[in-house]
Amino acid sequence: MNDHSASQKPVPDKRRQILDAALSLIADHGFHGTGMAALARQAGVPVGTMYRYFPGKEALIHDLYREIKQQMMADMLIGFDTAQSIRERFFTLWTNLFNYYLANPRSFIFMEQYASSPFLRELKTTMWETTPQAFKDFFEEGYREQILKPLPPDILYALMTGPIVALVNAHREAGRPVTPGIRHDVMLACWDALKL
Amino acid sequence: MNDHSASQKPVPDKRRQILDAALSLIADHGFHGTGMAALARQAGVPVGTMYRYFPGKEALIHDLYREIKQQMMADMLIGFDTAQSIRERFFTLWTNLFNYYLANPRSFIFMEQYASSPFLRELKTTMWETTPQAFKDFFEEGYREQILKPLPPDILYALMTGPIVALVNAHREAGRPVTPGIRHDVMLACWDALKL
DNA sequence: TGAAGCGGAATGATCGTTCATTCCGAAAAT
DNA sequence: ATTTTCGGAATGAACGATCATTCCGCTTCA
Repeated sequence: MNDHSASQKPVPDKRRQILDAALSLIADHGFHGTGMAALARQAGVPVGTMYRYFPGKEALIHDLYREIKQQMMADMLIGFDTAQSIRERFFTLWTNLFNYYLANPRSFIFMEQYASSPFLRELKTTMWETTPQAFKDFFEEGYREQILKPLPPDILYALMTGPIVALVNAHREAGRPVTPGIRHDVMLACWDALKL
Repeated sequence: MNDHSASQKPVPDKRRQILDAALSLIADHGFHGTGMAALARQAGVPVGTMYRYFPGKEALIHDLYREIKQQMMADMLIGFDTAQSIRERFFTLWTNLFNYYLANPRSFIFMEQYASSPFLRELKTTMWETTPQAFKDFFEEGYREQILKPLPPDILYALMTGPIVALVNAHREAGRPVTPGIRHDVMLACWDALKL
């Protein structure tokens, strides 16, 4: 074995393969359209093995959700700088989220399904409740400085993200790409909705 | 049978019972969480009978979708008057849609699930494509009169409805009611997003 | 009495999950 | 150094439950 970087465990990324396969299959066929057998086949692991990495199907889906949400929030904060103006920071957040959805369509589809599925309602928390503190601080600062409308932060969040989701959805279904011009116009329109 | 208006088919409203039961169960447990057996029990009809009214489960769901969408569009156009200003007509459409979602939470949940489900992707059309002509005329008129932003009508539609969906979702999940004050503020914010 | 349609048990497929068994590398023993 | 023992990870056939759908005995009306 010429793997000089072998660190601790022999099998490193079966968990990764399973989660990747799950994202792919679920985006294409839905939660219930994805059986554990098909999932195992796609991941290249035997059925029983999956139960060594996850307690069951539901837990697997919840883990996948947490992972994607974390990545999404991290991507959203790329280049976010509290030294910038509220307006500039808004543009950063908005563009990052939009780009994330466009670059990760399967994640987008998965999150939409997860959000609207009563399948596992009990464990769910709203997207807003699990949002990093940076977001809440951002909205509150904008409110204090009288730049953003004096609305609750989760309302501002809805005004900011709602059109993104609707837009990506519409254009994903219609198959028409979102041009940079349209993207910029919609971002400005969202800013008009938020700003005083 | 004293039903003198029986036109073509013998049984009048078993179809209604089935569709109502389907809406109720699907909103609570999802497409796949709703078995045909449970559906029959809730509707008060035997299993086999449902197959006399619908070719199968998928067709049933599609019919339910078409019915709800039709009702939703009809409700949205209540009080819509082309004699009013663009701004007034926007308020009418926005408020009607919001009220529809609040008054019919199960329909809202169903539509959200349907929209984000790959379950029956092939037959689906975007909400916008099946929107009444009145909507398109409205947006185009607003554009011609330089009151609305010069964006494609489906983009304006996304800007108008996106925050509604996000808001209803957030408050449905959080259990907090949407106050009339908030509703009004969000409507004005959406108007800011659309208007020039 | 004959035809029509209702009803629910039966059906085969598929679901998520389990568990007895195999496998393999390291520790122990010689 | 070589063999034996051993423990946990890997595996997939088997399982009971449940799925959507079918089909035929039975009721119901003409």
